[in-house]
Amino acid sequence: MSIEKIFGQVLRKYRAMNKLSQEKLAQKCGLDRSYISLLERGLRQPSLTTILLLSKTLNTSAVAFIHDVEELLHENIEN
Amino acid sequence: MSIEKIFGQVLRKYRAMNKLSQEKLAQKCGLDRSYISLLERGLRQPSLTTILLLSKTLNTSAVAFIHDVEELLHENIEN
DNA sequence: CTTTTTTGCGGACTATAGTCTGTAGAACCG
DNA sequence: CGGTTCTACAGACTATAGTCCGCAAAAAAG
Repeated sequence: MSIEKIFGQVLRKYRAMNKLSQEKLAQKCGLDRSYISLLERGLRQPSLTTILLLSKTLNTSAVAFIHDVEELLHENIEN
Repeated sequence: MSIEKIFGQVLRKYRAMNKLSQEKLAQKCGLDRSYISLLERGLRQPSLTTILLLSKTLNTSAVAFIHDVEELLHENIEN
């Protein structure tokens, strides 16, 4: 599983925990709705500021976010 | 202080801990030396895969890396 | 001081992050 | 069933991540 897809899964999880639609999340953090969709489907990877922005908007820390990403990454043998 | 500058400081810190020159780090992780320089000076921000790549090459985790970034970020009041 | 290593910085370039607009279909609700 | 909300997806676009080359200056070493 690629880094992009893993990040997408984690993003989708946190968005669900906040009970937000892609649209709502987009307007809450100032990103584009279609871009959120691309991220969740693993077709784009975020920059550092986007990671910080999303984690803050989803009421968590970037550390928690990245922790989940690394965890899934290590489960899937490949780095 | 901007996110870019903060990341640059953290990168430089971990590179120093590993006693690597920008050149050595660049060839070790497959990035360009001038790009490492741009990152450390806060003139570029990395993508998620670059963060994972750099932290792995510098014998740490992305979580530790991001933890340091968020810590410095919160010290400087602004988000 | 001289040599060597390291870093800053320039310009030009390619790849990709992120935007904008719109449409079709899936999923939920009356 | 019809209306509403949500998501996938497409194309075209702008901004920026990341590369490549080379050179000058700073810093470290001898």
